[in-house]
Amino acid sequence: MPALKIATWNINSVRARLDIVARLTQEEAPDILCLQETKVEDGSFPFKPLRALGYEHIVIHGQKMHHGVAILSKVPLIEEVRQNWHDAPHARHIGVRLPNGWRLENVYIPAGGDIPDSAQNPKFGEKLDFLKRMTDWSSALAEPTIILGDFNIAPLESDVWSHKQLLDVVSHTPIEVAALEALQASHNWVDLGRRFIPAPQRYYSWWSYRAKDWAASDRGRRLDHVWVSPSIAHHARAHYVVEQARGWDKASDHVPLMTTFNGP
DNA sequence: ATGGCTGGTAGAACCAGA
Repeated sequence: MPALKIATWNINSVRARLDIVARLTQEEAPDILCLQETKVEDGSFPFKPLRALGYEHIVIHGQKMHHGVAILSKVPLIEEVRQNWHDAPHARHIGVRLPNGWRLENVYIPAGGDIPDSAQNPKFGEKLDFLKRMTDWSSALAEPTIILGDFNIAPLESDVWSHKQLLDVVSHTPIEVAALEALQASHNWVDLGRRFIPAPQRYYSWWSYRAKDWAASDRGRRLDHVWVSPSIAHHARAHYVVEQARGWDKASDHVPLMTTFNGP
């Protein structure tokens, strides 16, 4: 199998981002593009303009208004699976098998609301419950797998612009980091982001819309991740952040992560 | 100065994101 270039990107509405999705595919030419927060129910998904970009194989798991994930691919996608790790029926996962036999799992973990306390903020508990169910699922995995997406947790000190100021901010609290570490340990997942851009190097994938100048203030967080099974980690050839996409017209608040694999 | 914005949907002095 030839090299495979895979992008992951939380695009904050697929219909609002068709122009910059086209731009990414022109500039980076991923073979596979995994999207999160498509914010569209399946019957209204914009298949036509995305197929026109060369992505003939598309699988989606969407719902009205919120969440939603999709995989756009130039190579065939087989054995589509939709998991739900949330209490409510949320469209936050879609997985497929790639032609080389690997699984590819595209996930959008809940943000978790504002207050990092399950008693005051049910969304925080739902996020932790989601991670627990994912961990149970992950513990039973036996196949070579790529798992990626918006995990909504920045685990390392160098994954955020200020470790001290974000310790009690949802996405960087110790309890979430511990839950993410348990998930990672359940399959010995290899964090490709930090294999290619080792800590303590700066590595962000998200910047708030509310900053006056996102690049000047640079208050970023690494919320998006690409993990792989240990057995296939040696196939990863490159991984980088398309940071300039945060400055494109009508940008998402997340930027794409690109990972290239050699064939097995 | 971590909400200062943004998108979807309703038709809001809305909700959600993180």
